[in-house]
Amino acid sequence: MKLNQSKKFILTPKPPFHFDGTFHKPSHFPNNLKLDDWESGKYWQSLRIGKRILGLKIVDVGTTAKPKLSVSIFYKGVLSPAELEGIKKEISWRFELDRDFGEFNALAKKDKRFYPVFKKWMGMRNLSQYTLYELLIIAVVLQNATVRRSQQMLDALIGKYGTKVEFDRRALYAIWLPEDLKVISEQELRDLRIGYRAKFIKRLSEDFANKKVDEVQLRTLDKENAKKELIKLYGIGPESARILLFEALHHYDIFDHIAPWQQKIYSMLFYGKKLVPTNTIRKDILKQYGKYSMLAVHYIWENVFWLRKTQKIDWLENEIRL
DNA sequence: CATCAGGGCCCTG
DNA sequence: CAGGGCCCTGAT
Repeated sequence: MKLNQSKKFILTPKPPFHFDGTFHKPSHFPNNLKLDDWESGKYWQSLRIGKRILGLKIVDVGTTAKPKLSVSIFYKGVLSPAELEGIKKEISWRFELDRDFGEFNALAKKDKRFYPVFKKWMGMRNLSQYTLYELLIIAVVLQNATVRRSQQMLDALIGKYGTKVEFDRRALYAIWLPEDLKVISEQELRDLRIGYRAKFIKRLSEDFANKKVDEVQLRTLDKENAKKELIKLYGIGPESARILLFEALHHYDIFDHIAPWQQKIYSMLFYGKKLVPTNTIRKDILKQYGKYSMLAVHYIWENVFWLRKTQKIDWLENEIRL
């Protein structure tokens, strides 16, 4: 699909805003059929708005203190002014352009140990690029699999059911719509070597297609209720719910579930030890960062993955199972 | 060659 | 609430 039309506008995030920290997460391992792309100061992704596939390009034209984003929307056919307004709102929601980080930054300032890290990434948002359905698919392929296998599964799915979109001289992919899988059998999904996850994806797609899940309404719920709703989804347990609560619904006061592989990394990051009990980690983090626990951990976590891009971190390499 | 755990979750007892 | 089973893959 070639998106040969475009409209451009400016958005001004609430300062501070950290462009590269927000639009590139080195801890996320990219698959081959890319959904998004980044280089310093520039970001591209396919964008699902309703049933429509658009191209999104965001260019940094401001500073951390005076942020300014030049946003281009690529499309085919016509794009009404009302639609464009909706898109602006959606972008603001997803990338939390209007969120006030004052309280969090004040908290960070009092943190003797990690203040340099918080300062370096001040204004960084968590990245919520996808619709709830798209992120669910990603969460499901992450389950009980190493990085490489997750990549394989996602590539297989996108290759078969995704859409290639071309805009701004780039080719990216967009994930299918839930109803697209109506005619696809579980066996057909299994043939992509995604194993028992085929059942999850099949049922999740049905539930979304049948409007049993309302993303807009989920965004209005408080953390506990949102979590309760997410866990009800077939194939979604505590860890997948945690990902969704943080990345899709922007809840920061979540730090109850710690997976074994995360425990190992947290142990080194926060204690310099091989393995600290999860209860200790949980208690210490909550005491230090309270309702911003997940966000604070996100800063420290991404920071070490940024470091990994330029230097070898032996202990981390051992914990990242490719 | 086999065995096994892994960026979890469902189901059963 | 504990524990077995699940699809596949790469590691051992």
